[in-house]
Amino acid sequence: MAGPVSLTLSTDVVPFAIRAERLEILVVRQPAGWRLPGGSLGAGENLDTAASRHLTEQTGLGEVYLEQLYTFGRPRQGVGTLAVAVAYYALVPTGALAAGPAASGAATAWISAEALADLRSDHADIVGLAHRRLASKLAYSTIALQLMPERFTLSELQAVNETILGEPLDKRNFRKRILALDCIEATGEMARSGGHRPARLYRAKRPGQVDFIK
Amino acid sequence: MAGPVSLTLSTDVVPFAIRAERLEILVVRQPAGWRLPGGSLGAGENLDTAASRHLTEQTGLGEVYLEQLYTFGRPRQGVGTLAVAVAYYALVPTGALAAGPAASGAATAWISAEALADLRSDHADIVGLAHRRLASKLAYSTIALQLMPERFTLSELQAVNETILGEPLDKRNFRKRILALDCIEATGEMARSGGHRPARLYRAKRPGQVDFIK
DNA sequence: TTATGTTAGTGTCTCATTAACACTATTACA
DNA sequence: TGTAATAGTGTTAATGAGACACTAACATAA
Repeated sequence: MAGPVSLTLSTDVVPFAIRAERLEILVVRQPAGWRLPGGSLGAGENLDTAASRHLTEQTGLGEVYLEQLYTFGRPRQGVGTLAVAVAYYALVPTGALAAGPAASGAATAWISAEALADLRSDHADIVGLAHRRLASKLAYSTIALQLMPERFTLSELQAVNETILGEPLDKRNFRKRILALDCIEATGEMARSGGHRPARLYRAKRPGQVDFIK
Repeated sequence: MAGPVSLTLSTDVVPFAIRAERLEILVVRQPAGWRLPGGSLGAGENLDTAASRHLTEQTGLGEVYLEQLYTFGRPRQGVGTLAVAVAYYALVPTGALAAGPAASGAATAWISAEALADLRSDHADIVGLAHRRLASKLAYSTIALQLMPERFTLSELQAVNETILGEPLDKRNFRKRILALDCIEATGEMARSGGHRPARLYRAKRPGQVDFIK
């Protein structure tokens, strides 16, 4: 049971948000190209805390939904050296975005979750895995609400689902399904947003909580 | 980005098998009580390899299905010390069992996956999580085949599913579903096992491979 | 003031899937 | 030859999912 010659442990976070009807991720500048937010563990710090802290420090984002994704153990330069990375993904509500990058220490950028050429390949793999996980969770949980602002219309929620899944959804079937879940409620207000009929505004009944379906 | 004061990384494996119509796990003797197989990483070893190696060394089990479950970071005795454990679960086919514990170095025992009083609470939590993950995967994958011997009857496969789910299944619906998946085939042989009609024997079409449904 | 463009909002029908259900077949053994 | 035990087999009803088109309400421009 000899320990390894050398081992490092870090967290990597894939911060997702919907911006301009696209699924984007927030990345941090590094000498060559960009990387996911993340880093090593502080003294006495646990994994979730470290992931959350690095996200905040490097991007300025506050409290967001954070979920562990997978742990990778990748050999690095130098025989006997292993870099262990615990990957997370975060869901940033629209609206928490503006404050984010501005307050950050490092240089950050939002990039498309599907154009990952500027990321190292291991980080691009993590983003792909996170995207698939997120898409599959749409089918059996209310996780999409974590990407929404406090108040939103049903059309906006549908657009978020469509963006993540990469396919259009039927408007009536979508509304039926969502309302049957009993996870959102009308606020009574309307969104007046231009030359057309105003939309009802909704909010999550249990914000911050992700329910599983059935 | 200071590193932690102290950090250990290890793997823990939940080795499941079906024995006597019960879901059981294989545990290893330790000074007080029992623990899951597992341990720290060797030089240059990656996570999956380490989990597999510890399982083999401590239990004598050979090649089995192994899947990463979750990574826990738990503070330990001593401030600033974190024990990171990457948890896996393994599915041991009936038939690979006999050879297992016999050839092992450490003292091992099979115990019920539902009576975990002899395990430390963190290990018991891992077993519970693994059990839930396994049960949910039954619904959308052919993972149950990894617990079966090379040849088996449909009734045996049904019993395995029922044991994991903890509820009875309808015989006709089960057979329809499984056969429609096109994941097993009849060998042509019959299981003659006592005072009743013999059952057809089946085998996995793609042993070692887990297919996802739909 | 009226017409036009734009998005919001609403039900029904069809098809596919799932769930419930009971009897005959084949063997070992008494 | 009868009995006990498990293997094997279809149909029907209920439920859920998917396809589908029109009216409502507002802003703006003519």
